[in-house]
Amino acid sequence: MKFPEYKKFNLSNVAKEVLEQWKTENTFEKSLENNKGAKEFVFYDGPPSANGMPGIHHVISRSLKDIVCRYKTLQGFHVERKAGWDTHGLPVELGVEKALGITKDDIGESISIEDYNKECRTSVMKYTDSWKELTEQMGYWADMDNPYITYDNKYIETLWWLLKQLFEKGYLYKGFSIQPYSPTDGTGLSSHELNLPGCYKDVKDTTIVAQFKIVKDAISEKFFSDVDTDLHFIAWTTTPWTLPSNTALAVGPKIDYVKIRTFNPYTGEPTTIICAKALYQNYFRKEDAELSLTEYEKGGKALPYKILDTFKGAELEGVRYEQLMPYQQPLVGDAFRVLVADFVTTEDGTGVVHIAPSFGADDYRVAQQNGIGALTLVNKQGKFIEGTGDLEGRYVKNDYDSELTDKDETVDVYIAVKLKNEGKAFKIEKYVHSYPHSWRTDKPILYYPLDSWFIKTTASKERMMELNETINWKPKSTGEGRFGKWLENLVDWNLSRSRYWGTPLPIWVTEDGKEMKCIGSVAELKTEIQKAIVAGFVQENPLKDFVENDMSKENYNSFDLHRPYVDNIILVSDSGKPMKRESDLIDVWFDSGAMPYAQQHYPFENKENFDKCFPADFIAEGVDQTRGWFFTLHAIATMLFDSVAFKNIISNGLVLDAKGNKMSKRLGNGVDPFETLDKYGADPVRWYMITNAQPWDNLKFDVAGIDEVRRKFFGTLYNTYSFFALYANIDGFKAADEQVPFEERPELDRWILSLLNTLVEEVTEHYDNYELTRAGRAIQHFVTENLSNWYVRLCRKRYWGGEYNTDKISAYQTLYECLKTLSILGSPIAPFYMDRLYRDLMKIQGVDESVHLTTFPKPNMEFVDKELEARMDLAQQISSMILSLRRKVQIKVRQPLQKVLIPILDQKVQERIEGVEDIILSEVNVKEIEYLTDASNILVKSIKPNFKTLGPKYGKMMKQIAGAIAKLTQEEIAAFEKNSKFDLEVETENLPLTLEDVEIVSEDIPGWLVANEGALTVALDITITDDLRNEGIARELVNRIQNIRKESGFDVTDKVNISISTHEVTDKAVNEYKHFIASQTLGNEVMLVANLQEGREQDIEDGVVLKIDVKKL
RNA sequence: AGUCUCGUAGCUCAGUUGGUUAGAGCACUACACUGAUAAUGUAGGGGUCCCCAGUUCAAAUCUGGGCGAGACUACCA
Repeated sequence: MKFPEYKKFNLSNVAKEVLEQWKTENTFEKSLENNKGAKEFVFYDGPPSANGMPGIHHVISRSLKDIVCRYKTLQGFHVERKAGWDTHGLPVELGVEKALGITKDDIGESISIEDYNKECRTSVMKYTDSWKELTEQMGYWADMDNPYITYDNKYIETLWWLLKQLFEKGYLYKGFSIQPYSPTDGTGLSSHELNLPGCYKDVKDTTIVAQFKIVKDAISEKFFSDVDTDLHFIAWTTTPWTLPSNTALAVGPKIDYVKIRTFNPYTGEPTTIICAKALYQNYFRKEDAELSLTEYEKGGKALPYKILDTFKGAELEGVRYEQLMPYQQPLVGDAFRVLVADFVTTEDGTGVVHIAPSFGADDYRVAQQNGIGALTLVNKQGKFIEGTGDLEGRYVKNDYDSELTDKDETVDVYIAVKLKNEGKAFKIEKYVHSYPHSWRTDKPILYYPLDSWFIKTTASKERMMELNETINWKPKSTGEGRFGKWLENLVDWNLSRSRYWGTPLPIWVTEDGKEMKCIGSVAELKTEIQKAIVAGFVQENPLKDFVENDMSKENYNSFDLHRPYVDNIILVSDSGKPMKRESDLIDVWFDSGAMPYAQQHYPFENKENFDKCFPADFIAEGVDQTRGWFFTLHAIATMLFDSVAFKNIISNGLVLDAKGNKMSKRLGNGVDPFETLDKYGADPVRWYMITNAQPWDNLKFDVAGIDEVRRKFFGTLYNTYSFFALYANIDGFKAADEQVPFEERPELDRWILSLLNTLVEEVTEHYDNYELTRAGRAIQHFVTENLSNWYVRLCRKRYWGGEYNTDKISAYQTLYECLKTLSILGSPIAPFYMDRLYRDLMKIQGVDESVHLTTFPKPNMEFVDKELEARMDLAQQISSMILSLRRKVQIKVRQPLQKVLIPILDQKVQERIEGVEDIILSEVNVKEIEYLTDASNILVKSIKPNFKTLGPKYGKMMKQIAGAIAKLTQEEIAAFEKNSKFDLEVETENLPLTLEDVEIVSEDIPGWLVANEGALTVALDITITDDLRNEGIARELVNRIQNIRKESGFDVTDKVNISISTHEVTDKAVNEYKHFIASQTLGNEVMLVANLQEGREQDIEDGVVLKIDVKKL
């Protein structure tokens, strides 16, 4: 049995092979089976909609989910991962309509609701195969065979149960909200429909700046002090027909307002008005400011004005005004007041906003918050209602009246003229703006209050905020900021949707609306229908085949809870009246937010062990779900279970293209996940996504980055393994020898094991904290920098040739341990390759099992030696400095040099360097290190201030101190060091300094080639003696012979005979180092041959060309 | 409009409680190495740390205000 060696390295193929292995071995199922009965780690998978193809952005959130779940499995948790499908909603309906070439109008006409919903049901699962394929290919382990499906009758039954709980707690109520409504279609529109192309059109409307007369009372008195006329607010509207329904005015609290004495331009009456300071110039000309107020002529173009006062909007709060058009009074609330609202701007208008709560969503909200009622003087046909006098019966838009044309006077114009005559209009003009139209009839829409069912989320607002604080959000800001703010400004959840394909609202109401029943289960519905049959309202019970408490599939497939079937059911009220179902469907977000319960068919099933799967320990989705899934999960859990729905959450950012643009079909810059995964393999894609940026930052997806990860990380790891396998197989290392005790292992081994255990500790911490990026980066850094670039490079010689002794065994055991540990640490992120690596390492021990079934390593802190790590840092630093010196003077590393000088100011540093002396010397090919202490008296030192200690002490004098310190002479520095203190003179002041306050570094050794970095300085002796030169030549020869061996295709273990042609420059070296050359090249014999005929010509140095012949024995 | 995130080298990203030479990888250039070799090392060039103001002896870092990019919400899943 040997360690497998590979000729090619193709991660895509590895992924495919490992995937097959998982399938045949049922690895996922086993990983669940193994941990059955252990502690649960509860994970919820958000349901994607399967009526669209998956994109590359789905790979990132699924990677996050998978990584955490695999990690927790390795930690011994039992992690159920039930997949789910979101199957209801408008996109499904639109998809079907597009496919069938129909519109909503056709429903009930050319296609029955029954057939329409049938189409939805089949179309929604259209791409499930693609989703399954992606899931497999990317290595996302989820139970796709038993998913929860939101259209399932069992699923809906749980939803009904939840709704009934809300209903009984009084959290479900019927109210109204302002929605886009088309009077010509008689239907509300979704904002999606408003965003259809061509819906927003430029229209020319009559606009009015109206004057609202301020009532003089205790609140407003202060504004009247310097006023000799009536005082008005002026407010602008593009929809004058809403003015009769005005009930409030809004100002911005931080906006500056001015009070201006002037005249009404139409009536010539003297007046005083209030508007925003930033906007008054839209109504007055600059040049008119000088005009006298007494010389104004009615109708004159020049309007005199005088600014009397300036104040903030906040001061205007509560000021009362007279109703502008008193047709009717609001029934509730304290109307005709000024309120402050943040949405007020000074972009256009007057900075005072006319509020008609019935006809604007913002208006409605702000009015409600301030306890101001509404006037709805227009009906659903778009006509003024009874009791509106001269306006009664008129359409608010001529478009709604088939008998009117554009040429006829509009209500807006009528109102404008009327106000003008009453002296209540300050300015009237035509204005072109963008306004939404119905995509069916092309007529303008209205914003209109419509009946809706609401969940009273505001009742639980405080509790939701409290519970939110217990959730561990990644990143924190999404939880505190985006989500926290959202909760602060919570409004009631509008649950109603007037559509066809979705979960029906289970509420039946009598015609007078006085009696109501909310149905909470199929069994309850069956019973109620029975009553209705007795009462004679229904002939047959559609649930007749349903058997209560029978949870079988057949039983639950014997009926359908969707429309139109539920619509046909008429129930009987307690007083014996017929009840019809409210025709609304519910928001599909309720479907997904209810998944913790509905996926279990709770409480009809799984009631006993519910606490084992609620709440979730972990969820992850895109940050776009903050107000979607994250909120609905949280709201339902808080309101019904007084609990969070999830304890830890990662919300990931978007996936953008390489240039930072959003991926879209339109731009064609989307990345095909299947192609990418197939080309590179899932591992590099996942590794790249996780380590390139924090998941919550947007990811600029660049395939070049995947390639880099493949080369840099996986390539290096693979090379390290290959290197290991090559020599382990030659030496017959079987990981079966007795472990070399840690203390007996060489310095380098103990060093890498120290780092390895530190790594295990770190990675564990990062995974535990859901810091997956940091975990991945730490692993990567260890592999490329420490393991490959230092440990393996320095240890190479230990593996080849020589006897199979303790040192060699230690080297193998150490590298083996590192690779094995890495394969486990990295397996959550790169599940395929790490599994291959782990198995390749373990098979030799007779273990043939997936890495995903093993347990996560625990760090052995006894192996961690910070002092050793510091030593090795020094070795790396010093080596790199010497190499850079060599480069400067162009002396190859192959040319040995005699000595390195290192000035030592701190005994501790010398001890450290001595510990790693051998490593440095062999790495840089130098014979010895000489330590120069102060006593040598030849060191040149430099001194730098330590700002961290000096700053707090001397503050303002820092600049002068830095200057003075820089000027200290060598003698002064020496004195400072000797006494450990120094009195620094700065501008006649004496400042006592200690060694703490400065950093003294040996910077130069006169006459030597010197490099320094931080506190370290090294000097290199670059004299090349004849002995050194000969040794250098010998090494050159070894190098050439090795090259020839390789070029000739000899095996690593082949013995050879070597002949070298004579040359005066090299003969001495060959003779002297014959034994060395032979030992390095597995040479049996090294011969000098004059006039060598065979062999290859080799340049040894300038002008020296030798012939070398290498023959296999 | 509001809320949130991001802005550091040509590109992708680090940057600890503020401390004086702002780092890494990729790319580029040069040199080296060569029994890990479709690898590797060393060095070099490359920065207005988005802008402005403030706090401070000292700001990439803290505060305020802008600018730019993006997302979400305004009943769209």
